[in-house]
Amino acid sequence: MNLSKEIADLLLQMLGENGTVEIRRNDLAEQLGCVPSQINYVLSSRFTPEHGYIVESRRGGGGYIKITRASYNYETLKMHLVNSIGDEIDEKTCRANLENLCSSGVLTQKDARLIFSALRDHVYRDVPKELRGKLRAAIFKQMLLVTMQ
Amino acid sequence: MNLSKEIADLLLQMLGENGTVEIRRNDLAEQLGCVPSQINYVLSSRFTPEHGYIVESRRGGGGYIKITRASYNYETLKMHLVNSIGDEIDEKTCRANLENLCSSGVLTQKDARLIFSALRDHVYRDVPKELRGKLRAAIFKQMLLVTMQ
DNA sequence: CTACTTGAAAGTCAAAGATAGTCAAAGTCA
DNA sequence: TGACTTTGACTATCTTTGACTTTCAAGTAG
Repeated sequence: MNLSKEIADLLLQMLGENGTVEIRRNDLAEQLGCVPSQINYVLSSRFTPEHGYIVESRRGGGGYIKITRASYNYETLKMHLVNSIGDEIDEKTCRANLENLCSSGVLTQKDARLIFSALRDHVYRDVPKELRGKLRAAIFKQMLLVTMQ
Repeated sequence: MNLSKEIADLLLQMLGENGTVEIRRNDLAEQLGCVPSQINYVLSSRFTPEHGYIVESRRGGGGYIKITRASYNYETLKMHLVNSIGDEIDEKTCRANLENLCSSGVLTQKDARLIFSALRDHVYRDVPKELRGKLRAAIFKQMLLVTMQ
Protein backbone atom coordinates (compact mmCIF):
# COMPACT_ATOMS: atom_id res chain seq x y z
CA MET A 1 0.00 0.00 0.00
CA ASN A 2 1.34 3.41 -0.84
CA LEU A 3 1.90 6.29 1.50
CA SER A 4 -0.92 8.44 0.17
CA LYS A 5 -3.42 5.72 0.78
CA GLU A 6 -2.16 5.18 4.31
CA ILE A 7 -2.47 8.84 5.06
CA ALA A 8 -5.93 8.97 3.57
CA ASP A 9 -7.01 5.96 5.61
CA LEU A 10 -5.65 7.49 8.78
CA LEU A 11 -7.48 10.73 8.12
CA LEU A 12 -10.67 8.87 7.37
CA GLN A 13 -10.34 7.01 10.62
CA MET A 14 -9.73 10.25 12.47
CA LEU A 15 -12.78 11.78 10.84
CA GLY A 16 -14.72 8.97 12.43
CA GLU A 17 -18.33 9.43 13.42
CA ASN A 18 -17.88 13.01 14.18
CA GLY A 19 -17.07 13.87 10.58
CA THR A 20 -14.40 16.37 11.45
CA VAL A 21 -10.70 16.46 12.38
CA GLU A 22 -8.15 19.10 13.03
CA ILE A 23 -4.50 18.28 12.48
CA ARG A 24 -1.16 20.02 12.58
CA ARG A 25 0.44 19.29 9.29
CA ASN A 26 4.00 19.04 10.46
CA ASP A 27 3.18 16.82 13.42
CA LEU A 28 1.22 14.40 11.32
CA ALA A 29 3.97 14.31 8.72
CA GLU A 30 6.57 13.54 11.34
CA GLN A 31 4.40 10.90 12.94
CA LEU A 32 4.01 9.26 9.54
CA GLY A 33 7.59 9.78 8.48
CA CYS A 34 6.86 11.77 5.38
CA VAL A 35 7.43 15.29 4.16
CA PRO A 36 4.75 17.79 5.14
CA SER A 37 3.75 18.59 1.61
CA GLN A 38 2.69 14.98 1.19
CA ILE A 39 -0.24 15.81 3.39
CA ASN A 40 -1.22 18.54 0.98
CA TYR A 41 -1.02 16.09 -1.86
CA VAL A 42 -3.36 13.69 -0.13
CA LEU A 43 -5.78 16.45 0.70
CA SER A 44 -5.85 17.79 -2.82
CA SER A 45 -6.21 14.40 -4.43
CA ARG A 46 -8.66 12.72 -2.06
CA PHE A 47 -10.41 15.23 0.14
CA THR A 48 -11.80 17.61 -2.42
CA PRO A 49 -15.32 19.03 -2.45
CA GLU A 50 -16.11 16.50 -5.16
CA HIS A 51 -15.21 13.79 -2.73
CA GLY A 52 -17.47 15.42 -0.22
CA TYR A 53 -15.01 17.20 2.05
CA ILE A 54 -14.29 20.74 3.06
CA VAL A 55 -10.75 21.63 4.05
CA GLU A 56 -9.89 24.76 5.97
CA SER A 57 -6.51 25.81 7.27
CA ARG A 58 -4.50 28.52 8.84
CA ARG A 59 -0.80 29.28 8.62
CA GLY A 60 1.53 30.72 11.18
CA GLY A 61 1.89 29.96 14.87
CA GLY A 62 -0.97 27.81 16.06
CA GLY A 63 -1.72 26.90 12.47
CA TYR A 64 -3.91 23.93 11.64
CA ILE A 65 -5.72 22.01 8.95
CA LYS A 66 -9.33 21.14 9.53
CA ILE A 67 -11.20 18.57 7.47
CA THR A 68 -14.96 18.32 7.53
CA ARG A 69 -17.17 15.82 5.82
CA ALA A 70 -19.75 17.87 4.01
CA SER A 71 -23.37 16.92 4.40
CA TYR A 72 -25.35 18.50 1.66
CA ASN A 73 -29.06 18.24 1.28
CA TYR A 74 -30.55 16.60 -1.73
CA GLU A 75 -31.32 19.81 -3.59
CA THR A 76 -27.89 21.26 -3.09
CA LEU A 77 -26.34 18.09 -4.33
CA LYS A 78 -28.42 18.10 -7.45
CA MET A 79 -27.58 21.67 -8.19
CA HIS A 80 -23.95 21.09 -7.58
CA LEU A 81 -23.96 18.12 -9.86
CA VAL A 82 -25.85 19.72 -12.68
CA ASN A 83 -23.51 22.64 -12.60
CA SER A 84 -20.35 20.65 -12.31
CA ILE A 85 -20.86 18.29 -15.19
CA GLY A 86 -20.79 20.77 -18.01
CA ASP A 87 -20.15 19.86 -21.61
CA GLU A 88 -17.52 17.24 -21.08
CA ILE A 89 -16.23 15.18 -18.22
CA ASP A 90 -13.54 12.60 -17.58
CA GLU A 91 -13.65 9.27 -15.84
CA LYS A 92 -12.01 10.50 -12.68
CA THR A 93 -14.46 13.30 -12.15
CA CYS A 94 -17.36 10.96 -12.76
CA ARG A 95 -16.06 8.60 -10.14
CA ALA A 96 -15.60 11.37 -7.62
CA ASN A 97 -19.12 12.61 -8.23
CA LEU A 98 -20.58 9.17 -7.90
CA GLU A 99 -18.70 8.47 -4.69
CA ASN A 100 -19.99 11.69 -3.33
CA LEU A 101 -23.59 10.85 -4.22
CA CYS A 102 -23.12 7.47 -2.69
CA SER A 103 -21.69 8.58 0.59
CA SER A 104 -24.41 11.14 0.98
CA GLY A 105 -27.03 8.50 0.42
CA VAL A 106 -28.51 9.84 -2.78
CA LEU A 107 -27.44 6.81 -4.78
CA THR A 108 -26.99 3.23 -3.73
CA GLN A 109 -23.60 1.66 -4.19
CA LYS A 110 -25.13 -0.62 -6.74
CA ASP A 111 -26.56 2.15 -8.88
CA ALA A 112 -23.34 4.06 -8.68
CA ARG A 113 -21.37 1.06 -9.86
CA LEU A 114 -23.79 0.52 -12.67
CA ILE A 115 -23.61 4.09 -13.83
CA PHE A 116 -19.87 4.14 -13.53
CA SER A 117 -19.52 1.07 -15.67
CA ALA A 118 -20.95 3.02 -18.59
CA LEU A 119 -18.48 5.81 -18.06
CA ARG A 120 -15.23 3.88 -17.88
CA ASP A 121 -12.42 4.98 -20.16
CA HIS A 122 -11.89 1.70 -21.86
CA VAL A 123 -15.44 1.67 -23.14
CA TYR A 124 -14.64 4.72 -25.24
CA ARG A 125 -11.45 3.35 -26.76
CA ASP A 126 -12.80 3.52 -30.30
CA VAL A 127 -14.40 6.93 -29.97
CA PRO A 128 -12.34 9.84 -31.33
CA LYS A 129 -10.55 11.48 -28.44
CA GLU A 130 -12.19 14.84 -28.86
CA LEU A 131 -15.62 13.26 -28.55
CA ARG A 132 -15.10 11.10 -25.48
CA GLY A 133 -15.63 13.73 -22.86
CA LYS A 134 -18.77 15.08 -24.50
CA LEU A 135 -20.30 11.69 -24.96
CA ARG A 136 -19.51 10.67 -21.41
CA ALA A 137 -21.10 13.84 -20.11
CA ALA A 138 -24.23 13.22 -22.15
CA ILE A 139 -24.58 9.68 -20.89
CA PHE A 140 -23.82 10.66 -17.33
CA LYS A 141 -26.47 13.35 -17.25
CA GLN A 142 -28.99 11.11 -18.89
CA MET A 143 -28.46 8.39 -16.33
CA LEU A 144 -28.46 10.74 -13.39
CA LEU A 145 -31.73 12.20 -14.53
CA VAL A 146 -33.24 8.78 -14.70
CA THR A 147 -32.05 7.67 -11.25
CA MET A 148 -32.91 10.88 -9.55
CA GLN A 149 -36.29 11.44 -11.08
CA MET B 1 2.09 -23.79 -24.93
CA ASN B 2 2.51 -20.11 -25.64
CA LEU B 3 3.25 -17.37 -23.22
CA SER B 4 -0.18 -15.79 -23.34
CA LYS B 5 -1.82 -19.03 -22.39
CA GLU B 6 0.58 -19.52 -19.50
CA ILE B 7 -0.15 -16.06 -18.22
CA ALA B 8 -3.87 -16.58 -18.59
CA ASP B 9 -3.67 -19.87 -16.71
CA LEU B 10 -1.68 -18.30 -13.94
CA LEU B 11 -4.21 -15.50 -13.61
CA LEU B 12 -7.06 -17.96 -13.57
CA GLN B 13 -5.35 -19.91 -10.83
CA MET B 14 -4.81 -16.72 -8.86
CA LEU B 15 -8.44 -15.79 -9.30
CA GLY B 16 -9.17 -19.01 -7.46
CA GLU B 17 -12.28 -19.40 -5.34
CA ASN B 18 -12.38 -15.82 -4.42
CA GLY B 19 -12.89 -14.71 -8.00
CA THR B 20 -10.63 -11.72 -7.65
CA VAL B 21 -6.92 -10.90 -7.90
CA GLU B 22 -4.85 -7.83 -7.67
CA ILE B 23 -1.48 -7.83 -9.39
CA ARG B 24 1.36 -5.43 -10.04
CA ARG B 25 1.94 -5.58 -13.72
CA ASN B 26 5.68 -5.17 -13.66
CA ASP B 27 6.22 -7.74 -10.93
CA LEU B 28 4.15 -10.34 -12.68
CA ALA B 29 5.94 -9.65 -15.95
CA GLU B 30 9.30 -10.05 -14.32
CA GLN B 31 8.25 -13.20 -12.53
CA LEU B 32 7.15 -14.61 -15.87
CA GLY B 33 10.07 -13.26 -17.82
CA CYS B 34 8.04 -11.27 -20.30
CA VAL B 35 7.55 -7.62 -21.14
CA PRO B 36 4.91 -5.83 -19.09
CA SER B 37 2.74 -5.01 -22.04
CA GLN B 38 2.28 -8.71 -22.61
CA ILE B 39 0.06 -8.69 -19.54
CA ASN B 40 -2.11 -6.08 -21.20
CA TYR B 41 -2.36 -8.23 -24.25
CA VAL B 42 -3.55 -11.19 -22.25
CA LEU B 43 -6.07 -9.07 -20.39
CA SER B 44 -7.47 -7.53 -23.52
CA SER B 45 -7.67 -10.82 -25.35
CA ARG B 46 -8.87 -13.19 -22.61
CA PHE B 47 -10.30 -11.26 -19.69
CA THR B 48 -12.88 -9.18 -21.49
CA PRO B 49 -16.52 -8.67 -20.50
CA GLU B 50 -17.35 -11.33 -23.08
CA HIS B 51 -15.29 -13.72 -21.05
CA GLY B 52 -17.01 -12.59 -17.87
CA TYR B 53 -14.33 -10.44 -16.31
CA ILE B 54 -14.05 -6.89 -15.10
CA VAL B 55 -10.63 -5.30 -15.07
CA GLU B 56 -9.73 -2.18 -13.12
CA SER B 57 -6.36 -0.54 -12.72
CA ARG B 58 -4.42 2.40 -11.44
CA ARG B 59 -1.12 3.89 -12.57
CA GLY B 60 1.62 5.55 -10.58
CA GLY B 61 3.20 4.59 -7.27
CA GLY B 62 1.22 1.82 -5.65
CA GLY B 63 -0.45 1.12 -8.97
CA TYR B 64 -2.24 -2.16 -9.58
CA ILE B 65 -4.42 -4.20 -11.89
CA LYS B 66 -7.46 -5.84 -10.39
CA ILE B 67 -9.37 -8.60 -12.12
CA THR B 68 -12.81 -9.71 -10.97
CA ARG B 69 -14.77 -12.65 -12.22
CA ALA B 70 -18.49 -12.21 -12.43
CA SER B 71 -20.13 -14.47 -9.86
CA TYR B 72 -20.24 -18.15 -10.55
CA ASN B 73 -23.99 -18.69 -10.38
CA TYR B 74 -24.81 -16.24 -13.08
CA GLU B 75 -21.80 -16.90 -15.18
CA THR B 76 -23.38 -19.05 -17.83
CA LEU B 77 -26.41 -16.87 -18.18
CA LYS B 78 -24.37 -13.75 -18.34
CA MET B 79 -21.87 -15.02 -20.82
CA HIS B 80 -24.64 -16.21 -23.01
CA LEU B 81 -26.29 -12.87 -22.85
CA VAL B 82 -23.23 -10.78 -23.32
CA ASN B 83 -22.09 -12.91 -26.19
CA SER B 84 -25.45 -12.74 -27.85
CA ILE B 85 -25.16 -9.00 -28.06
CA GLY B 86 -22.39 -9.15 -30.61
CA ASP B 87 -20.19 -6.36 -31.85
CA GLU B 88 -22.85 -3.77 -32.41
CA ILE B 89 -26.42 -3.23 -31.43
CA ASP B 90 -29.16 -0.67 -32.00
CA GLU B 91 -31.55 0.99 -29.61
CA LYS B 92 -34.49 -1.18 -30.51
CA THR B 93 -32.65 -4.40 -29.93
CA CYS B 94 -31.36 -3.12 -26.62
CA ARG B 95 -34.88 -2.35 -25.54
CA ALA B 96 -36.06 -5.77 -26.56
CA ASN B 97 -33.27 -7.44 -24.65
CA LEU B 98 -33.91 -5.37 -21.57
CA GLU B 99 -37.62 -6.08 -21.63
CA ASN B 100 -36.78 -9.70 -21.88
CA LEU B 101 -34.43 -9.60 -18.92
CA CYS B 102 -37.02 -7.72 -16.96
CA SER B 103 -39.85 -10.07 -17.60
CA SER B 104 -37.68 -13.05 -16.77
CA GLY B 105 -36.82 -11.44 -13.48
CA VAL B 106 -33.11 -11.07 -14.11
CA LEU B 107 -33.24 -7.30 -13.96
CA THR B 108 -35.45 -4.94 -12.04
CA GLN B 109 -37.49 -2.40 -13.94
CA LYS B 110 -35.43 0.29 -12.34
CA ASP B 111 -32.10 -1.10 -13.43
CA ALA B 112 -33.42 -1.68 -16.89
CA ARG B 113 -34.57 1.90 -17.19
CA LEU B 114 -31.22 3.12 -15.97
CA ILE B 115 -29.33 0.99 -18.43
CA PHE B 116 -31.60 1.95 -21.27
CA SER B 117 -31.06 5.62 -20.61
CA ALA B 118 -27.41 5.17 -21.52
CA LEU B 119 -28.27 3.44 -24.76
CA ARG B 120 -30.76 5.85 -26.26
CA ASP B 121 -30.13 7.04 -29.79
CA HIS B 122 -30.06 10.71 -29.04
CA VAL B 123 -27.13 10.28 -26.71
CA TYR B 124 -24.98 9.18 -29.63
CA ARG B 125 -25.85 12.07 -31.90
CA ASP B 126 -22.28 13.31 -32.14
CA VAL B 127 -20.66 9.93 -32.55
CA PRO B 128 -19.73 8.95 -36.11
CA LYS B 129 -22.44 6.68 -37.45
CA GLU B 130 -20.19 3.73 -38.01
CA LEU B 131 -19.16 3.80 -34.35
CA ARG B 132 -22.54 4.09 -32.66
CA GLY B 133 -23.50 0.46 -32.71
CA LYS B 134 -20.13 -0.68 -31.45
CA LEU B 135 -20.02 1.81 -28.66
CA ARG B 136 -23.55 1.03 -27.58
CA ALA B 137 -22.71 -2.65 -27.52
CA ALA B 138 -19.61 -2.06 -25.40
CA ILE B 139 -21.54 0.00 -22.89
CA PHE B 140 -24.43 -2.43 -22.80
CA LYS B 141 -22.18 -5.38 -22.07
CA GLN B 142 -20.26 -3.58 -19.42
CA MET B 143 -23.42 -2.52 -17.63
CA LEU B 144 -25.00 -5.91 -17.84
CA LEU B 145 -21.96 -7.51 -16.28
CA VAL B 146 -21.94 -5.02 -13.48
CA THR B 147 -25.64 -5.32 -12.64
CA MET B 148 -25.60 -9.04 -12.67
CA GLN B 149 -22.41 -9.27 -10.71
C1' DC C 1 -0.95 52.25 20.44
C1' DT C 2 1.58 51.45 16.03
C1' DA C 3 5.09 49.61 13.31
C1' DC C 4 8.42 46.41 12.79
C1' DT C 5 10.66 41.88 13.56
C1' DT C 6 10.79 37.13 14.07
C1' DG C 7 9.72 32.37 14.22
C1' DA C 8 6.24 29.05 13.37
C1' DA C 9 3.18 27.20 10.64
C1' DA C 10 0.93 25.98 6.05
C1' DG C 11 1.02 26.51 0.68
C1' DT C 12 2.98 26.03 -4.05
C1' DC C 13 5.35 24.08 -7.61
C1' DA C 14 8.29 21.56 -10.38
C1' DA C 15 11.43 17.71 -10.77
C1' DA C 16 12.11 12.91 -10.12
C1' DG C 17 10.23 8.34 -9.38
C1' DA C 18 6.88 4.58 -10.03
C1' DT C 19 3.47 2.42 -12.35
C1' DA C 20 0.21 1.16 -16.04
C1' DG C 21 -1.49 1.97 -21.11
C1' DT C 22 -1.01 2.33 -26.21
C1' DC C 23 0.47 1.25 -30.56
C1' DA C 24 2.71 -0.55 -34.32
C1' DA C 25 6.33 -3.43 -36.10
C1' DA C 26 8.06 -7.96 -36.19
C1' DG C 27 7.50 -12.83 -35.32
C1' DT C 28 4.92 -17.35 -35.32
C1' DC C 29 1.91 -20.87 -36.57
C1' DA C 30 -1.89 -23.28 -38.68
C1' DT D 1 -1.91 -15.74 -46.07
C1' DG D 2 -4.25 -14.28 -41.98
C1' DA D 3 -4.97 -14.41 -37.18
C1' DC D 4 -2.71 -14.44 -33.07
C1' DT D 5 1.43 -13.33 -30.24
C1' DT D 6 5.57 -10.97 -28.73
C1' DT D 7 8.30 -6.95 -28.08
C1' DG D 8 9.73 -2.41 -26.97
C1' DA D 9 9.54 2.55 -27.57
C1' DC D 10 6.76 6.04 -26.25
C1' DT D 11 2.91 8.09 -23.42
C1' DA D 12 -0.19 9.04 -19.50
C1' DT D 13 -1.05 9.10 -14.77
C1' DC D 14 -0.19 9.02 -9.95
C1' DT D 15 3.14 9.61 -6.06
C1' DT D 16 7.03 11.40 -3.47
C1' DT D 17 10.24 14.90 -2.31
C1' DG D 18 12.26 19.24 -1.24
C1' DA D 19 13.28 24.06 -2.13
C1' DC D 20 11.09 28.17 -1.96
C1' DT D 21 6.96 31.33 -0.72
C1' DT D 22 3.23 33.14 1.97
C1' DT D 23 0.71 33.94 6.06
C1' DC D 24 -0.08 34.47 10.86
C1' DA D 25 0.57 35.35 15.93
C1' DA D 26 3.31 37.09 19.27
C1' DG D 27 6.86 39.83 20.84
C1' DT D 28 9.52 44.27 20.81
C1' DA D 29 10.90 49.05 19.93
C1' DG D 30 9.47 53.73 19.42
